[in-house]
Amino acid sequence: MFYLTTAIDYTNGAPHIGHAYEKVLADVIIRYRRLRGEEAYFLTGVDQHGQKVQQTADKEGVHPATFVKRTTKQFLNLWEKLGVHYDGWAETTDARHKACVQAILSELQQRGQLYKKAHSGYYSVRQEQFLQERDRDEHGNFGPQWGEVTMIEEENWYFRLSEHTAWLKSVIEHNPELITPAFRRAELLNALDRSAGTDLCISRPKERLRWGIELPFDANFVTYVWFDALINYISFAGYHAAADAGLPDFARLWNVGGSRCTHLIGKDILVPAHGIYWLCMLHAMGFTEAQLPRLLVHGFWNSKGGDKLSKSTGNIVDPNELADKFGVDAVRYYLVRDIVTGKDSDFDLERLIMLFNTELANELGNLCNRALNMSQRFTAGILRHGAPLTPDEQALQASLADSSAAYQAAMDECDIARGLEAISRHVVYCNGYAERMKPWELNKDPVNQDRLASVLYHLAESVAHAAVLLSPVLPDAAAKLAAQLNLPDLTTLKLADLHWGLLPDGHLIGKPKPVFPRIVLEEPAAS
RNA sequence: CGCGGGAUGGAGCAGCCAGGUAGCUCGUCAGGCUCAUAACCUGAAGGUCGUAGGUUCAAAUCCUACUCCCGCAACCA
Repeated sequence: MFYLTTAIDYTNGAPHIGHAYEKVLADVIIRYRRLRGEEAYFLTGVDQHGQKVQQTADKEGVHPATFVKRTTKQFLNLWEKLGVHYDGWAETTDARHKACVQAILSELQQRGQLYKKAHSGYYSVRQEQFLQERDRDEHGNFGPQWGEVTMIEEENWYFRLSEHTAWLKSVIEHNPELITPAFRRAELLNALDRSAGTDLCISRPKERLRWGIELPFDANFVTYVWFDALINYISFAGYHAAADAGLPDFARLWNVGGSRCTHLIGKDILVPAHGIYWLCMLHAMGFTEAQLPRLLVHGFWNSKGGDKLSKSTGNIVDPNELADKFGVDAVRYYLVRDIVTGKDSDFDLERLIMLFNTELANELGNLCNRALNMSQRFTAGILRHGAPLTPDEQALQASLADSSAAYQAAMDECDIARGLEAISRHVVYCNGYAERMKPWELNKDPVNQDRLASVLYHLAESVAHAAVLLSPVLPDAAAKLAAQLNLPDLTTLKLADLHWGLLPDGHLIGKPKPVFPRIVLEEPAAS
């Protein structure tokens, strides 16, 4: 079982391109694993508790529950629009999740993993947080953005994180596959050294924060939002759930057949939340080294100058608008095509349009269109295997085999961009093959009819393969290609089924119609 | 000395972990084709791989120092 989760998005505001990237990437990975023939489960959702939500809801004068319901709907709508198909949906206000979090807290409490301690420090009333030394300005003062700052003392509950960090460090050193890409692993090991000896505060007094899950053993506190949110990965997988809760069977999802659960997360929440807190929490709960999840860490889409895409810089690229304007195919394709998984990339609309027009419209779409059109015009839409193979056809089939192998190798490592490049390589090869074989010339003399049939067959068959390989990224477009080939079953094929000859001898193909209409921006009015 | 990433032809990137003729896309220039979504194909120009050293028969790739850019820095997701 391949169990994949994403970070659950914080419902403090509308989804932006970063949210869309992670979910589309996860969707592509899941669809690919299914294409490989694996059983797969995809969990995603939203994180609804915490101080920011409470603050924003208060500001708008609504109850936090009402507020998060509204924001959550925006996420649900976007995933629907972008064709992100998940199997499980996590909302941290779900009663089943609350019960699981509280059960875990009670267990940890009984095992002596939690303790209560007073903490004193500088506290900003306006920002509702304790300040650190690094929050001081160059003069050593707390700036006006913090408002009134006072020294206060407060009791809280702590998790004995420090008891687990040495174990965790050893585990990460001995299991390089736990963190991808590799350079993130080094970063995490460094952070572990620095965190040694520090425990984690896991509570907030209710007078400060009421929007959270109450500690089962101390009604004066709610749970720290991370401690709450991280548990979604197991609570919605059926951990500690009743059989009739409508949740999956945990034993069938988690680490089944030696396949670790994969957490797809952004680089911002590796350290400390996932890389330290979560893995230590699991250990405290009794999870073994072999039962730890794998962390797949992706990078960010930055705005063109390298500025982070965020509310504060006003550079939000609204994924809803993008999908409406350029189509879901173009958006999905761009989000996984123009970034190396793990690294950052600059978001560039011109490249979105260019990549769609070049690789999808001009190369693949046009290949499909010209192949089908020639078949319709020259052979009445009937595909025949034609003449014995010449070295040209053998070379084309070798190109397909190479590309398919490269595609699979790249996709296995979640390197979607490289996988798509591999498809493109064969498509380009086919366009060159058509140019050299000149089927429109062959058609002029009936003596060439077997040769012509063979050439057209090789083009159409290549489109069929490309459609299947492309299907994890663009499921709808793949279905359209299959429909034009008059072979709708194509979309049910697995990678292992992709042998030469998907299109039977004598197959009647459909009528060509552009699957990827070129994106043409209206020219600015001439002055 | 807080941590990490990046610097490769006009633009955007890959290659670096496991050293061995510098690769891709776009753009530019020239030509070809006409089945096709003004799409397709061929060829060309263009890079001393941030700087300075070092290791090596051989360095974009390994080591050291430096410069510039970006992100993160654990009780704000």
